[in-house]
Amino acid sequence: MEVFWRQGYEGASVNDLTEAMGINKPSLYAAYGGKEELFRKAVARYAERDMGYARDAFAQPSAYEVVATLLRENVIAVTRPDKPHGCLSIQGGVACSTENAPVAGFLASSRLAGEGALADRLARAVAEGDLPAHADPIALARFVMIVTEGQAVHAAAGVSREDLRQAAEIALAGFSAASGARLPERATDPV
Amino acid sequence: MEVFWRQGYEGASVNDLTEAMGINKPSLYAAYGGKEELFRKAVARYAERDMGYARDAFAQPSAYEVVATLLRENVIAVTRPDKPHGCLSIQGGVACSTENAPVAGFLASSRLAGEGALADRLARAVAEGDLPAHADPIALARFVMIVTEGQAVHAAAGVSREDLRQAAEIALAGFSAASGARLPERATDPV
DNA sequence: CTAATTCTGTACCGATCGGTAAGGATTCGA
DNA sequence: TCGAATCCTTACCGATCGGTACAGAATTAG
Repeated sequence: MEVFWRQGYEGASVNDLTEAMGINKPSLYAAYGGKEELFRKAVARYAERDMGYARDAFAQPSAYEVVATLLRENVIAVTRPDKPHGCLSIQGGVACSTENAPVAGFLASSRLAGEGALADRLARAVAEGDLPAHADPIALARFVMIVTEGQAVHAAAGVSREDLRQAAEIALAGFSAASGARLPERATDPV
Repeated sequence: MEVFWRQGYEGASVNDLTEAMGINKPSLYAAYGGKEELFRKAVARYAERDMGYARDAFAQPSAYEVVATLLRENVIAVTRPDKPHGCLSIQGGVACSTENAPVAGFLASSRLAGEGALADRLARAVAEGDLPAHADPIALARFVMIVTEGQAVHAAAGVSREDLRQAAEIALAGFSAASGARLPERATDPV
């Protein structure tokens, strides 16, 4: 998983993978079927282990807290000192050769599925009166996901956690301004 | 340039490139020296041709208009119907094999250089009183660049221009809220 | 202690990678 | 019209790609 994370789908050779796994090539093929299947399993594991914060975020009581948790936890996730910086879903392959286009498409649709889930959560907030009726859950979810993706790209470039956190707070201000979200009682961290 | 843009540095084979250029492999090597040199020239050409809007944006009279132009033109640039969707600087390679790490590093530092230029422009706005003294040019520039990068990733996933435009307006609201920027006279486009 | 079985590791498959050497066609100056 | 210099193309280089055949080692069953 970390090899794919660090080097992308195409940049990770089967030799790199087997070396990191401590097994031989035939064992990899016996256990996983092939490089692409292994990648899909790695992405699934990544989603469960390294993006578990999304579940916690969605469970927050208010839309503001959902988004705040998402943005702040994302910053932490993409800058863990013991893991590759960035996000597997981005690093994995935003662009690749035509023969591996399905991999890029798979990652893209995974990300958009997450965006859809966030939009659903925000729509619920509108229905509950937590967000005003004029708020656009789909557009807001898109904005939030765009910020998380940008942060992943930035993190991969080596930008520090604290620097990304500042940007997350600005994004949160944008979410509040554009959504009219009710703010939680304790003050937020202004930049 | 477009082959690199669409397939990334590693995903674009020399065969793909020569085919698109209508020349033979030895001609490519005679003219450019190698794949990596060709890529760097492609990036330079891209910066000049497809990111020229940045110069126009920096020339805007107010910080708000600088950022608004940057965000809105970026949306247009990453969703041109006759070009690959996304941004060469991102697609080119956010992650790649260890042997091509210099390419990814080169792209990352190019992007951060753009961020630095924007920070300088915003610092000027603070000095001129266009932005309040408490505004943080570096953090604001980082936020704007993060949004443009996220939009490039989103565009590469096939999200439409109009959808990205909505997100840009939300980001702009965030910039205004966090910077305390004076708004231009004509009303902005609320989401 | 032997026989059947799993399992690991070596060695190899054709294809493609980035990059190049050498020959054939073409164009140019004289 | 001839010789020379410049292309352009074909063919190939070693290395590596993803993927596999096969033999020897370890394990288990009887």
